[in-house]
Amino acid sequence: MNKKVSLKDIAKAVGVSTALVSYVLNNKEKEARVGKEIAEVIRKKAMEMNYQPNQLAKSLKSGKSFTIGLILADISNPFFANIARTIEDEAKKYNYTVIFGSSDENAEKSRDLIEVLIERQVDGFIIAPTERTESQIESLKKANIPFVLIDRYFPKIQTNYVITDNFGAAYRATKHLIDAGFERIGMIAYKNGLIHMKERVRGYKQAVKDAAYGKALLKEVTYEMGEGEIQDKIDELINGKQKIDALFFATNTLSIHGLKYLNRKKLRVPDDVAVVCFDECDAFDFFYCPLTYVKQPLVEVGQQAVNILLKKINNPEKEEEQVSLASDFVIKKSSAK
Amino acid sequence: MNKKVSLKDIAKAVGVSTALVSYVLNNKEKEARVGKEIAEVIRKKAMEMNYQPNQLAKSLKSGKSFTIGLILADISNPFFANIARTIEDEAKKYNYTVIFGSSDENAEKSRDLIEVLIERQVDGFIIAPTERTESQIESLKKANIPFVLIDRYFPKIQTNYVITDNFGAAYRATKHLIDAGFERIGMIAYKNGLIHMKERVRGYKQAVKDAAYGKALLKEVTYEMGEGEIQDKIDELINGKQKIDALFFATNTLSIHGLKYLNRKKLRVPDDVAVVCFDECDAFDFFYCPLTYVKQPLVEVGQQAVNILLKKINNPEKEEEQVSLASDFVIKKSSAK
DNA sequence: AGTTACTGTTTAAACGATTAAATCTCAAAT
DNA sequence: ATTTGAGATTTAATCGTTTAAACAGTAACT
Repeated sequence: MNKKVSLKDIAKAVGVSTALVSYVLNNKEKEARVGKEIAEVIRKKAMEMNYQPNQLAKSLKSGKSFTIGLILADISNPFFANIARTIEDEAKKYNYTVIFGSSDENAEKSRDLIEVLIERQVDGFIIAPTERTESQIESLKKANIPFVLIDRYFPKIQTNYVITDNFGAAYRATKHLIDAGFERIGMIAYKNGLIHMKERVRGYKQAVKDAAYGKALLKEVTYEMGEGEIQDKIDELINGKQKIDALFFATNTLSIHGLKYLNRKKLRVPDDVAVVCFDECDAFDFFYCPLTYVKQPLVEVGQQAVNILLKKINNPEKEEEQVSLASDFVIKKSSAK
Repeated sequence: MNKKVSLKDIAKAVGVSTALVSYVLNNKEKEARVGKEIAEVIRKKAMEMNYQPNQLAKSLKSGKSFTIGLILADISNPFFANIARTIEDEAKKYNYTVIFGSSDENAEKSRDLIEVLIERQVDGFIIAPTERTESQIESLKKANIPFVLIDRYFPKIQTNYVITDNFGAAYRATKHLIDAGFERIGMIAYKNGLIHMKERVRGYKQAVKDAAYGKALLKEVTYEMGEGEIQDKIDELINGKQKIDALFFATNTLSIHGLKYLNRKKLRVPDDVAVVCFDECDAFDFFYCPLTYVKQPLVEVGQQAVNILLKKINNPEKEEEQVSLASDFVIKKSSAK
């Protein structure tokens, strides 16, 4: 069992104190006036013994772990998976490591994760918060732990956040369908109190209202209920007296399940029903009809979140920052009349 | 700035030594014979002050971080994303935290990741190794750091690993096409020295050979080259004098790019060309023709990897374990004559 | 009274690193 | 010869925990 090499081991091997070794290996020779030759010897020995500093000990001493805790709502969703990747890359630029976990839209899991990560002394958090986690966010704030919310935020709590303009994007998507000549536009959304979803619904309703015809044909499904409920809601929209001619899906998972069902029902896009999706997804490439979708600026969200967080970590007095980014809107055949 | 609460703070507040507090909060009252009433007081105070132990300090003292380092070849691939999730869940059962990074099939990145994670004192690694990382694996072994390889391994190095039987799965997939009556079966694979890929190719070749007709129509593409090369290779298979009537894709990414191209070329599956894929993928649900594919037991790979790793961590003398799991083979329309 | 045996609590070293302060060595300046 | 001071190195405290060992107090037994 070859134990790990510590500063002490090197010190012993060279015949000096650990202080000297520390100075040399941290390039503080100048300030500490370390002898030139001995510095060389130490450096060589460290190499030779394959010394790798113990980050835990460093962190303990310095009170900084150079670690960011990332809590996502659902890692299996490519939307979040891609944000995770961006955040990891961006953090690495500043020598930060990311530890992440998925709350799976579950407040308990979220609480556990935050606790574990605090115990591991993360320097700050990036969180896509879930329903009923306001209190957790409040606690972080009270404890003066730096954090940035992404994708969603709580209007009642003053925090850092980076989101996309969901209202604007949904309005534009709906308006696009209206302008294209569709008249009974349905929307499938999740039923929850999260701001991003509310905003998307609000954007849709506003656009319908502004067009001054028909009424909003909104169906909401519960996150936990799965595919079955989505299918029921689509049935309602299709079979209602207000038979829809276009459908707006509020997220990529809703799109996938919804489109699969349209396929099953042999409804052709866009002839039987036009489709616009919020978010994209690899799978769309295989759909027979190219899909129109709202393209959120994932990379920017991730980068800005990291940057704001690091600013806050390095200056806890900093004011909270709120960023709302515009999305792209990619128009394809699925929304053509 | 409310600083974090430490054992010492609680000790001071209650008026006892830190030792007592430590014993109580670690439920060692029995062994340490702590007074019943004082224990209660301490516990209450800890609650009240919202004490959260510093895991770094614990780890430093104990020499165990309860952290696993996970290095994947490509986190954007759902195959790995799902394994990551399984590993996280399984690790959590044993109170381990997972820190992961993606090597993106790049030996340099892999080396950096391993170094960072060692500095953070992970107790062990789970790694899907990339080309030209043998030396890194050798180093880990020499340093006596517990690790388990997944998906791929190096035949020349005796290590723990959990893989799936790639030869068997590829053989079966090819045989299935042969039995269905296809006669010129092409294969698109990555050109690299990694064992999992070699085994898939070997399985394919063996099946073709055993069938005693035609010769293997194998095309290999480089990982870095992207879609263009895949398209060229498919063209060669389609336009060659040995025009293929079936195609076997060696990975899910190859499948996606390949199928998109078949679509573009207006080749119908399975009428113009039958298809079998290695690995599955959400996107497959949208393909007009349900796809036949090899379904690797992801969850089992993840769970076994964690379990073997933890066994090794807890008993460094333990013999290396090699596990090869059988895959499922899901037959759909895409391979029907 | 003196020994033994608990019970309850504190002391102090340790993990691996950092770093201000103390110490030691010489050579130059007085 | 003594002081000064700069250069080189060590000492020791510290971060937050854990834990063996030491210590103190009380009760029971001889």
